[in-house]
Formats: sequence, C-alpha cells, structure tokens
Amino acid sequence: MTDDLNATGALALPSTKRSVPIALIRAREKVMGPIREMLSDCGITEQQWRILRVLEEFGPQDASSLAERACLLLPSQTRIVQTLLEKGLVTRQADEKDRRKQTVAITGAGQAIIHDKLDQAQAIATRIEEVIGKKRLAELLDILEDFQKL
Amino acid sequence: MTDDLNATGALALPSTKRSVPIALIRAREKVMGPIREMLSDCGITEQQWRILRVLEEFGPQDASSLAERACLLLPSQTRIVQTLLEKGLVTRQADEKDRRKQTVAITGAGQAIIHDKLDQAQAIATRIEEVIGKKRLAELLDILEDFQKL
DNA sequence: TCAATATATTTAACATAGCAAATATTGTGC
DNA sequence: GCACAATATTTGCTATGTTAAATATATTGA
Repeated sequence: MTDDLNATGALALPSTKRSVPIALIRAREKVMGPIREMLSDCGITEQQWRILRVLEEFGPQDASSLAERACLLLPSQTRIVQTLLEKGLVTRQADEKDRRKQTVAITGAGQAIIHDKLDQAQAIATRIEEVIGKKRLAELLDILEDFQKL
Repeated sequence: MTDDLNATGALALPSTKRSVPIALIRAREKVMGPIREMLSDCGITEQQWRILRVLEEFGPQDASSLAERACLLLPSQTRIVQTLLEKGLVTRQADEKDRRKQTVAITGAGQAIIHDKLDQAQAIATRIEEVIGKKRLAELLDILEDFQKL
C-alpha cells in the first residue's frame, strides 16, 4: 500500500529527492567542501590525504590493507601512492617474505603535512558535530555501518 | 574534555573508522553495487541513469537545473548529455528566449530504458528498506539533509 | 619437480569529478 | 547604442573511479 505511483498510476521509483544514493552524494559533497579547501593550499587531494591518514593511524602496511582502509580501489591506490612517492610523502618496498606484496609507509614529510593540518581538520570535525548534533552524528555513523550488510 | 588523544597525548583526529566522509563513501559503495549491476547489461552508467531519471521525473529542463537535480557538476553534465545524445536517449536544443540556455529532454528510447529497469530498481530500493529499516532509513535521509546547512 | 592455480599488485582504457579558463549571450548604465 | 559586467554553458586539464586484462610471485597437487 506504500508503493509509489506516478501520474499514470504505474509503479514508480521513489523521487530522486529522497533517493538514498543521491542523498549520500549530496551530503558528502557538503562535507568535503571545507576539507578540500583545507588541502588545496598544500597541493594534496582528498584521496592522498586519506592515504596519509591511514598510514599514520595504522602504520606501514601492504597495498590491499591500505586500499581497504582508505576506501580506495586498488588501481586508484596504486596511482595515488605513485604520486605520493614522487612527492616524497611515502615509501614503498616489496615484502621480504612475500614478494608479491608491497609495503607502504609514511615519511617524515608526510607526517609533517598531517600535523600541520591537524588543528584545521579538528575544527572542521567540530563544526560538523555542532551542526548535526553529537547524538545524531553517532546515529548516522551507525546507520551507515548497516549498509555493509547489503 | 572529549578531544581525542593519540598515544603521545597530542590532539588527534577521529579514527578513520568513524570518519564521516569515509563512512559516506563506504555506504554509497554498497548501495551502488546492485545498481551498477542492474545498469551494466544495458550499457548505461550510474550518472547517465541519474540524468534519465531526473528528466523523466521533472520533464525537459535547462542544463543547470538538470545538473543540480542529478547532483552533477555542470562540466560533467555537459559531457554525459553528449554521450546520451549519441545514444539517442536525450535531445538538446537552445532555449528560444534565452539562447545561452540549453533545454534537455528525454526521448522515447530513454524512457524505455527506465521502464525496462523499473522492477529491478524497485526491488533494490525495497531490499535497502528491509535491511536498514523503514524508520531508520527515513532518519538517515533527514540527517543527511541537515548536511546542507554546513 | 613442474604444471596448474591462486594471490597480490599493476596497467590499460574509458567515464566521471573537480577546478579554471574560454565562449556565447544577455542585461545595464552611461 | 555601446562598452562592460553578469549569466549559462562548454572546453581543457589533471586526478580518481571502475572494470578487465596483464604481470609477478606463491602455493598446490600429481
């Protein structure tokens, strides 16, 4: 009884205004605005920042773990690490035991960038918490986690 | 008092595991999986599908409105419409009154694709509702809307 | 041991994201 | 009516997303 009907009475998709995929994009777009602004003046992209963050948080790791944690597909990860190598922000070397694996690590220069932006990044996180509310933000993260069950 | 501290006692960013931008990406990735699968066999991308959906829902409209509703940047919209033109799924013509504006409309072939996929798309939407729960899904959309205040 | 498989990562190719600059058309003030 | 600012869209360029294929190393079983 809750099926959406269009003007002709036929079964219709939910309006794009309440579409989950579109809502996720829109929200993300807003969140990323200030973050991109923060990163633009140090020549780092959003994805490069994520890789540095993950390396700083979890330490040196193989490519697959890094891609999973930074939420990147392996091909993207490969390219991004290559540019980070050129910038001198990470290192990469084959694992001794299993030479198929590549171990990626953050350099001092990479850590410096994170530390330089720490206050700004913290301020952005705080701002989000203020606007959305601490409780609702926690709810949001919980609900989003449930999407992994799909 | 709620500041996150790392091992050295310095101010630290929230773990990437509870990062809002990353959580949004992960959720979106899961949602899009079945949708991409549905579209792959008719040679249509996710963004092309969004444009067709919006044109079907709101009718012929200028490029800016279309981009806004389909949640695409104008340059992306321009290029995607170009490929849709080549596929014969949309038309585009200059507005009579204001020749700067381009009016885009869906064709019969474009509508046919939407109607062909209607049942499948509906099933995906239902599946999401089952897993997340109707109430929580509504909460999610409400919270995501609040991000526009940022 | 060696061929067949499986695993880890990279490359290739095409589509899109994001930003800045270029184009085209319209509106405005003098 | 014209130079000039404003608006709507497109183009150019670099980076990433996405899928499939290629490459390299490990593992397994006859």
